[in-house]
Amino acid sequence: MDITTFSALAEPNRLRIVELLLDGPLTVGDITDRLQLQQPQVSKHLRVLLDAGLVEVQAEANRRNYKLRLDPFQELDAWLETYRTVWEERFEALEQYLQKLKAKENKKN
Amino acid sequence: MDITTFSALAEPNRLRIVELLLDGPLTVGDITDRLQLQQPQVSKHLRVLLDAGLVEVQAEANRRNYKLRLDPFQELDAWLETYRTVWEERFEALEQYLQKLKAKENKKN
DNA sequence: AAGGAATATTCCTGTCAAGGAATATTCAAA
DNA sequence: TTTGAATATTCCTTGACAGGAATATTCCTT
Repeated sequence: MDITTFSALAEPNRLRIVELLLDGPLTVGDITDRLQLQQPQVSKHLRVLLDAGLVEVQAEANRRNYKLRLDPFQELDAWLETYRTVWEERFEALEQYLQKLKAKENKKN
Repeated sequence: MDITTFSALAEPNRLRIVELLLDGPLTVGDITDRLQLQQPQVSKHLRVLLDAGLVEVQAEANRRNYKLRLDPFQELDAWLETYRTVWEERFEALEQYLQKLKAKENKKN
């Protein structure tokens, strides 16, 4: 798992930017308006997201369109797979326990 | 999505600790040995993980057993759901495009 | 009660990241 | 070619965080 994904998302404003981009590409000005931030800070955050591979840019004249890249999220998803396995194991263990408990109850009655 | 999960996982050694705990509870000494770190640093990282709710402790005499908590990972998984939706949409769009391309090819022949 | 093992905390220092302010760059339009 | 809009970069300061070293705490054993 690539750590830089986590560090990039660990900053509140950057996470907000990512969530915004979920609905489609946005320009720096768009993000500045919606998040009520200073333009330079937005640019800086976008730079970090860019370096982390979380977004990509497409220049169009004066503007720059920032778009979400899904690869890192897919990597994250794949990484989580192991953890999913673990909690499913635990869930099954719990189920079995409840089954036994139920069986014991039936015997008592 | 709780940011502290990301910040906690954004540190290499902490991520390694988490991966270790995937195989079951471990003691501070265990982790210290396996990761070749200084014991105080391990304790400090565990403290961060504890505060972030990624692990839980169970004291047993001198030792302390650290165990992975799955809730934050489940939260992460749920958060990713939205992104999964997006990439599935894109995949379907790609499929439809290929279908049309194929249809056009057939017409040509 | 004393000593020692396991763990946590504190203090210090260096590094890094974030915001603010100012400035540089790039491009379109007149 | 000058002006203005959109964006990026730089410099500065401040706060957070990681590692190292030392020390405190807790509990078992003798």
